[in-house]
Amino acid sequence: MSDTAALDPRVLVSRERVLTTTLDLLMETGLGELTIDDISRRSGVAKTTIYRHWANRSALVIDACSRMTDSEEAPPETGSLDGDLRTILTNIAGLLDTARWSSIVPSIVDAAEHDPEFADIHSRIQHGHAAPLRAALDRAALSGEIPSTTDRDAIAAALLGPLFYRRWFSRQQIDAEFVDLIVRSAVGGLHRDPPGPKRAGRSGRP
Amino acid sequence: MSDTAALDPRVLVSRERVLTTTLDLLMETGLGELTIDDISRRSGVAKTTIYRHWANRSALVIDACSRMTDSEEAPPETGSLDGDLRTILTNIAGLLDTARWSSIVPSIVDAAEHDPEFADIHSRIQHGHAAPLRAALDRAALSGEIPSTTDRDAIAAALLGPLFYRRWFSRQQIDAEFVDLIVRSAVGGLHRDPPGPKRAGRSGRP
DNA sequence: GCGCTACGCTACTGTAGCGTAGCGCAACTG
DNA sequence: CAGTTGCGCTACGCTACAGTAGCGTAGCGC
Repeated sequence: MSDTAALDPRVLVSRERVLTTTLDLLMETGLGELTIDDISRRSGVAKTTIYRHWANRSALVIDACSRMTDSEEAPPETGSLDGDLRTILTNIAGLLDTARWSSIVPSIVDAAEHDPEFADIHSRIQHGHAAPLRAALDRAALSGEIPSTTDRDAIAAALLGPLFYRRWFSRQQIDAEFVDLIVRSAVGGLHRDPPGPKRAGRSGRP
Repeated sequence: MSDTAALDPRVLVSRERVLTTTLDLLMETGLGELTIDDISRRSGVAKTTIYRHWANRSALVIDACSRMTDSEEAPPETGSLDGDLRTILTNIAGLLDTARWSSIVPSIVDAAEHDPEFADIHSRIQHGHAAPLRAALDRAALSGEIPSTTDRDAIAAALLGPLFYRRWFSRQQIDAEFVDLIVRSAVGGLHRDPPGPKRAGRSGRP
């Protein structure tokens, strides 16, 4: 948001070393155990130097977390909604298995529960993941493949939710068959019971 | 697991006060900010007394979190799978809105990522929520309402995942229509494309 | 009423982590 | 080749928190 004219390579190197180390430690130990002293030790950048670049611990953490969203990839276009969704979900499943952020996200979700600044970051990351999905659904709506009245937020939840659930809650493998089932379910739900007369009573609490 | 003969009411009162205060603070501030001093101040129980009952901070937190699973309710039996699922999900949606644990779970998920003891707790809570779902699905399998070859873990993920997603990720309202959509999708997925010949290639990374 | 047990209180030790100050050196800029 | 700027280092001050010790008291069971 501000990378103006700071050309001195020494600055760039220090910043980079500190930020990547921060994410590494965040992944290994979590937000609660993260300390500036550890970052300094591990990165080889002196603590004083860290404080020359960031006002306090919180600013550094927020800066580091914010950079996680920058690595967005171009959404695919396979020609059919099914194909698009399967590609996108398979991609996310891969990230959940390997990428750094999948270990860090829980810390952010937790922090977001109590701290509005982290709530912002969380929301940005969130939108980042949902974006390709939204794009694919929008395309399908335009082409008439799905009704334009479809609640696309709900569909996105029906697609991403199960993946996240497996990674952070039930901790089970996500394989191709699972992705397959999820896509079939979510998309299938659109073609039955279109938004006609409302279903019987059952209001409950929600 | 151990409530043997500790009859002295003073002990029970102290324990109770400390445990509920711990959960309250956990909800308000999160696991990272939780301190024994705060618990002592808020509960009115002296810090020394707390350490008479729990060996250290960690033991107390784990004890408190473990008690969250005790409040299980009897699963409903409406007669149809659809009805059962809708009831169960509506119930969980209500809890996500109001109950204490919905603010605490993120801390536990985060801790579980790095600490095996919390991973245990998390897994127990997890099973607690999935249990009524599993029961309903098992019943449906027995009665022939769904194929007995169904992957019930996957269906559970398809049902719970979207709810959790809305609470902790997209932070959107969970209303009756959403529950409706999720149930229709997940159950609908069963009636199409039964486990016959495997779908074409597409192995991806997972 | 009497012994026992749990409790509250004050005071304390030890440590970890945040953030700062000042010096001398090395690297970049022009 | 100067002047400047960023850096590493050592040494701090400060606060918050974990966990303990010992004393006097109040509630409990009998």
